[in-house]
Amino acid sequence: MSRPHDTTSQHVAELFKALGHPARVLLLRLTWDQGRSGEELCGLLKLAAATVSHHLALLDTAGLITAEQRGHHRFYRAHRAAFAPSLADLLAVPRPETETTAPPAPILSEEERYRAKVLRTFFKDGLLTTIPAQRKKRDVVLSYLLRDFEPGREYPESEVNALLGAYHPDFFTLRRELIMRGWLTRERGVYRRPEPEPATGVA
Amino acid sequence: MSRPHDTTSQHVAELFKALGHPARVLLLRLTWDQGRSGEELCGLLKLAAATVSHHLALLDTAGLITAEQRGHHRFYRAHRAAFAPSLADLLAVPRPETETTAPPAPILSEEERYRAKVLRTFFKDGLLTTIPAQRKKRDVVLSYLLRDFEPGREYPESEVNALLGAYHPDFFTLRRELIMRGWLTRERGVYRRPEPEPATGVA
DNA sequence: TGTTTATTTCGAAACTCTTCGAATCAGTTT
DNA sequence: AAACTGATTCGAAGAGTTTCGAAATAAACA
Repeated sequence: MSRPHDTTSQHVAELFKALGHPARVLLLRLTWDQGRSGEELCGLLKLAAATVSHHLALLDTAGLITAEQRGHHRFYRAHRAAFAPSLADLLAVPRPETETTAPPAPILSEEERYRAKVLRTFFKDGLLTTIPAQRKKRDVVLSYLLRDFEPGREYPESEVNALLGAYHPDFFTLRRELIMRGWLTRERGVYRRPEPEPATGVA
Repeated sequence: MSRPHDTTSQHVAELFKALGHPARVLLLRLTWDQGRSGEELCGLLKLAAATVSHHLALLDTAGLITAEQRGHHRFYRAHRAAFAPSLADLLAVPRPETETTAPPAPILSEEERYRAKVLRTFFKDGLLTTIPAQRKKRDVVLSYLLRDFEPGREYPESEVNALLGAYHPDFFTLRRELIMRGWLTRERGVYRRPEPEPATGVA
């Protein structure tokens, strides 16, 4: 595409925009250590319920907060995993650093072995250490992450973010890439993994 | 405390707001590795000069970019020091000294632990509170400051001052000490960080 | 089941931000 | 000093955000 940066800058700016209002910063601070209900947050912020709800929705869309229904109230919590990266990490642009870790000989017949190797390389202790730069490796990692999604079930965005965020702080990228490949679909804010298997050996 | 948070949330949100527009994210990316003139940035962003100037002014106000007049042009450069903290660092609220949750401690060598401890002692909110008196601690702090200098690139004195001044008002001492150790060199008024020896861990 | 309670959506007013052309300003060059 | 070049400020139009009250929704309780 003519401007791969544009989309990414757009995307990164989106995250920062979600953080770019005092009320939302305060909401995150107040929900950092403990869950709090919307009602409580209303009182603390001295804003109308509708306004607080609006801000919470923005934080939720950005994957910065999680909600849980308990009794009559809905409790909100900052989604801490999303806050690990530094500003520089988020801003960092995919360098043209000519990745010369050339994949070893054509072992295409040993696809499973290749997959295992890639997964071993990029996962440590069940966490995704880096999102692979190479397309093919990213495919492997992303298809692995799909395990957590039942085909056909609906997932709200916040849950998608939470599931992916458990592996890597930049769940945005992971989510976007899954959508790009059609391995997740998005309609009216809810996500779904389509029924057919994604990357199984096609011929 | 009626509102120590209020002011801070306002202030933090200000910073995020400055980052919350695609054009500004792109500007920072484009000026991350090299200085660029306003004219050049205009061309790259395909926006009117007035608009680019406006965005640059916002970034400047937030302390995210530095400018330097050179010849006919004014060169802008991302002020990298400002991007070191994580989102959590920025969001973190002055805790009521209940150090309950220790941050997940990765396995560090004894030297790394020492470095981390020194840095924690002398940095607050990304700023250098005091220049350590002990030589060994000063080494740690100075080597940390080097992160902001790309090996091999030329830095005019004004930029060196700006980069170091972002951490501590007495950039003069910092600069002198870096020169003394040979971690920066000076020739004909321009500064340079020597190319790294092989096997130097850079984070 | 209907009632209660908390949250979200809607619609509208006030406000802020983005964008540009034109005018102004600030350095360089001749 | 005058002319040139690039950057900033000004003013205005348009787009987007924030805020709230009122109405709709959803979820728990009796």
